[in-house]
Amino acid sequence: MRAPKLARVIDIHALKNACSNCSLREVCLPTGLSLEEIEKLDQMVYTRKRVKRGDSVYRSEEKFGSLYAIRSGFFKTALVMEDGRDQVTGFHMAGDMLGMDGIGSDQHACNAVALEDSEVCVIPFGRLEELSREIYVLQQHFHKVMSREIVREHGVMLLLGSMRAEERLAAFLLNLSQRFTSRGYSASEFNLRMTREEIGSYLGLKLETVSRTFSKFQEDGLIGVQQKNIRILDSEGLKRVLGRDPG
Amino acid sequence: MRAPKLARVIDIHALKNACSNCSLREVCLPTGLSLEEIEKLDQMVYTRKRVKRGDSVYRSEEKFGSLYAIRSGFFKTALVMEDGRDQVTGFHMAGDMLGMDGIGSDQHACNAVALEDSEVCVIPFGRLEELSREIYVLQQHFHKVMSREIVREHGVMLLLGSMRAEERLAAFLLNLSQRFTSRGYSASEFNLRMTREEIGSYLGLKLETVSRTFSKFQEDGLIGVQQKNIRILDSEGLKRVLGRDPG
DNA sequence: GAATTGGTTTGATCCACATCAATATTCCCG
DNA sequence: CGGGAATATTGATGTGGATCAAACCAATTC
Repeated sequence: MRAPKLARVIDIHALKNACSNCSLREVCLPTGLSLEEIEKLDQMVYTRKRVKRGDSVYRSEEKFGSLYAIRSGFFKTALVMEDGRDQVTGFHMAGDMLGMDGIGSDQHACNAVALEDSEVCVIPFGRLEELSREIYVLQQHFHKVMSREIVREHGVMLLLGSMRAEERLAAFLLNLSQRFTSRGYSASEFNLRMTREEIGSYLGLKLETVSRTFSKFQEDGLIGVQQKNIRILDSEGLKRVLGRDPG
Repeated sequence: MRAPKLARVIDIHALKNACSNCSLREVCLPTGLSLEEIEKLDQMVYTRKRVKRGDSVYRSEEKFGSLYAIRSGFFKTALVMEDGRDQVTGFHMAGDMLGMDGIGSDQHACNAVALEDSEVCVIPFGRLEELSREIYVLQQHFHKVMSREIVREHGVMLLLGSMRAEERLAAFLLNLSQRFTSRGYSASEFNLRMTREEIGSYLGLKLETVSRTFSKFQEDGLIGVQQKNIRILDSEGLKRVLGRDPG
């Protein structure tokens, strides 16, 4: 009596909603969970949300309640100063986690905006805390995810504080390429989802400088650029740009 | 038979080691713990470590094992690039937590160097995870601490990416002042523990620019500077520097 | 208290990137 | 499919902060 019913429930989940059936499981969840534990997770993530290009998952100062695992699409997170200047703090793709900035003060500290039509899994934070008290590997995984975000930001600080324009852009391209690769996409060709201005904001440069530096890299045979389409022709060359002195 | 013995044990702890007896309890631990729970914490933090000025609590690439709560003193955390350039990623004082960068990859991602003779409480991370599975408010508190670190770094990214030199330094001074205040020290007068070069590294400026900008603020009557001694004379003025346009 | 060392201040000059401006390309939406 | 708004590229010029250089100051040490 019970078994088939349970099976049925899992099936429905599997079709539309389940972590157990998600291709991103390795990116976004710990490995080595038991079946029983994965079922618990499926119950934790009970909502998906579509976010249209230009819309936000959350906005600064909004009450914090959930984290968001990106299921598909592409996002930027950004701070806005009173005077309107804004600073892009990160670009985020499938498998990344959004919203951890909100935990500390119970309200979000930045805007998370979709740069293309996207989909996120809503993870009520209370449930996550609850489950991570029960499932050790989940707790561990979550702590690692937060820690990696801290380390990522360290890297951005290094970039903003100590690198020149060409180094920043080279680091940016190599980072993007690496992240696409680890998600099974081409390392050498991809489409940028963000504008030159957004790249500039992230890298602490003006959009003109971003554009010029792209052109320079193209002249030097390091990349091919065609608006948003980027081909990496010489990734070793890009690595050499990074961390070599001015000359 | 048991009670006095226990009392004795706690006493010894209380004298030299215990969270239960620590003046920083509100900064570094959650409030609202039961006596029993605080005792558990006392057992978690079973080592203190003195760190002499110039020494490190941990270094980049070192195996991660513990977090460190600063009991007294002052630290910087910094990344070093292969070519020697380095980037200070933060300044840390009593009550702050060090080492969270190490969780994600099981090895530390920066150096944590004492800028004056200091003392830290060593928190074995495994024990912390264990306890935070048992004590809900501890779990919650720890997550908030990590999240706040993320938000702090967002702020630094904003500073490095979108502010001019004067704004950066004003933001830096106001932030320091605010943190001293919240620890019961004077908001208007304090001694810098770091050199101009370290401030510059943190703010993405050269030491000469830091020095010049201090002098400029002094001329403008905003602050008094005498080497490492800073007096804030017009904090409203400093706030006005922050976020006003170039002119 | 002279000498050494590490840090700070200040001045003169330079340059990487910003700013201003004009044109070109692509994206949409009716 | 056409016209208008975003977005990108490229050029000319300006400037904030870097760089180079020289005192200056404070704290040790002998």
